[in-house]
Amino acid sequence: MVTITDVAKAAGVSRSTVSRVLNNRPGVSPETRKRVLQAIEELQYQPHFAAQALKRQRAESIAIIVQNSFREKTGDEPRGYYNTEIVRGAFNVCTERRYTVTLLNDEGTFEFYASLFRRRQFDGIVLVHVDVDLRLVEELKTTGFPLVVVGSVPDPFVNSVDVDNYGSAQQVVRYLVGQGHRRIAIINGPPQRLASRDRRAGFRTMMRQFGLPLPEVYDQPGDFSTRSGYEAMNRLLNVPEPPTAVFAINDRMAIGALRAVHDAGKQVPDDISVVGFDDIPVAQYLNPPLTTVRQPLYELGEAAAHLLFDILEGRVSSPARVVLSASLVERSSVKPLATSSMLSE
Amino acid sequence: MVTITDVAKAAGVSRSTVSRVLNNRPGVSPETRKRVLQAIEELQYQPHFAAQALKRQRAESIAIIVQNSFREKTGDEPRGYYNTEIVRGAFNVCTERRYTVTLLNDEGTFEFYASLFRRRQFDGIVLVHVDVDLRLVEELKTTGFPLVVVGSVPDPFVNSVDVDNYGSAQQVVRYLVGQGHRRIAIINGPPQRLASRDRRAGFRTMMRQFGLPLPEVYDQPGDFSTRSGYEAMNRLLNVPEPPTAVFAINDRMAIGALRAVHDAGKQVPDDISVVGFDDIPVAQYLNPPLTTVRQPLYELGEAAAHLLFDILEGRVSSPARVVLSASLVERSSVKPLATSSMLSE
DNA sequence: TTGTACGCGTTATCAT
DNA sequence: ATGATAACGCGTACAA
Repeated sequence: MVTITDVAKAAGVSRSTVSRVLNNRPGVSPETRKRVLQAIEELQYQPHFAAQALKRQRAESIAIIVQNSFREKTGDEPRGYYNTEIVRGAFNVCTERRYTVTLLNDEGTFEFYASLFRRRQFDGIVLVHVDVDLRLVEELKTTGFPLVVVGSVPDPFVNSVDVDNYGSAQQVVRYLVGQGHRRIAIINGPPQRLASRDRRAGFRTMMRQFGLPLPEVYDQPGDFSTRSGYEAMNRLLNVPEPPTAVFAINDRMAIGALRAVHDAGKQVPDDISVVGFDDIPVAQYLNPPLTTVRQPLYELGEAAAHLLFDILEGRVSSPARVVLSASLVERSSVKPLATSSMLSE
Repeated sequence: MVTITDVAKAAGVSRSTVSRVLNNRPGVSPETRKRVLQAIEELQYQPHFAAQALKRQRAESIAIIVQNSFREKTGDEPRGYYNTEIVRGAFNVCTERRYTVTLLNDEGTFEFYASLFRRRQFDGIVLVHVDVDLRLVEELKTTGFPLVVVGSVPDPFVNSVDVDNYGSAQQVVRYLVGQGHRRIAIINGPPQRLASRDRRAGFRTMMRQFGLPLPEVYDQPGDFSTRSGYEAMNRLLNVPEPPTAVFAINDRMAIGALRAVHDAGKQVPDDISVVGFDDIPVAQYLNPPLTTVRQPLYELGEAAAHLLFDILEGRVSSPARVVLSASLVERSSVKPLATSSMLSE
């Protein structure tokens, strides 16, 4: 294999000079630099990564942990989509910096992760927390690995990158009210998930700010599955005074809700409006195309990688929390109400 | 960070002795070994991976290239499933040997892959070739990377691990004939794919061995998509003398075929039998549950990793080709024909 | 059985 | 502007 010494010989200089050229450091005359570059090109030289890592005390490599990436999923959880978009974002940022990215699944033991750290195999970890067991987060924290979590973690001492669930839910209410709706219901996610709680809280705060009612029957439980959305919507349709708009806090439940309305012989948005959350790929192909909140997945991945680099390079002090805002994507599942002057009522 | 020297000090021995213990080499007294192990345990020592890689001249890490792992797919290609199963198999074998696995996508340039090799970042590559561009295989070959391809590659000089497409297709014919079928049609895949050609060839050879007819209308083109299976089956249903059984050389086309039969107001398997290939997860939930050939995806991944290690460690000389046999999974989409004594006719 | 010394390929420090 | 040298942490040939 070709080493820096071979290049030095070919260019008639010392190894130090070659190294200087490689890392574009000053102190090399233009002519020598040129000769060295030519030798590098001719010999197709590339520095040995292990030698660099040893010398620099950096692996120039990070790991991304995604949930169950290697295991077949049951149910309708399209986790793959979330993961790939986030990974892609982080991957591109890392590649730009010539960092290597290794995908790990979330099934490793504490010992496994700890040993990766002690072996200096990776400089840091990005954990994609869709609904990863929170214990994993805590374990990882104790390994000492520089860690960034993508998603909502209650622990304020871990670095995280998250979408603004609270604010986005508020935005949904503002939008629906702007369209003339007053009787707005919500289909919630699992309460143990922080993201669920935040979306619900944002919704309720804004509803209160508008002075709108929050009857208990309008506050439906759900578990993020299509089925639970279907069932929740069925319950809502049977309420004496049904809502005119329903906010399902994820798209899969919104899909279930759409189906329930259809099965009840009614129309979305004519009889009832529906808003989702996520903007999963099929959202635009639904009937009707779903108005929803777009999660900036790719950008979350990018932000996670940036935050990790900031931490590694001391530009930011842990714990840090980055929140990305989401945007409402208006499609056709919400109908403006004629009496839109409700605000002045 | 804790190094081998720290351990040596703690145990009151030299670094060489610690190293010997680490790599379980002979020449260490039981008591010393014990002391050393204890020190390792106490200090939570793990060898520095870069130092080891540099010394051993091995990265102890391999890369797996899968197609478009980071990009959303269009159409109904469930590539993710193939990939994850194969990756899982390879991953587990590698982890057992304490090798690290890095996932790469197939969008890298030649220069990118070549540089990984020159930097000694990975010891070898497994390329999951579902329908990867064959040029990538050729490019990778010229980088000098030890390479194993999972799938059917025409180039006899690349190491590969593949399912026995030819033999499996023969098995299907044998099975159908055993069930009393004589008029058997095939729905093919894209002819540029070696796997398609092999399955078709196996089918035809065995049909000829049984002395069964191979009319041209029984030899339908397809492109592996559900839609093409639907269309092919429609054509077959309109033949003056339709087949009693149809072999779709992948499951998605079989699904299309099932649907076509249903839409024509007929029944599978009462009016016509259908056999698929792959055993994708939904196959068992179809109506009727699909009789199909199970591709040993997980085992293919394992075999690929094993082959790669065999090559790296000189136990096998390139080019090597490993063929795994597939098994027929009998479910309910094939009906035994009453006149099953055809063999003695 | 155990220890000493060198080298893997690179980079940083110190001379020149 | 350039070169000699040491050091990163580990493994191994050789000496003791």
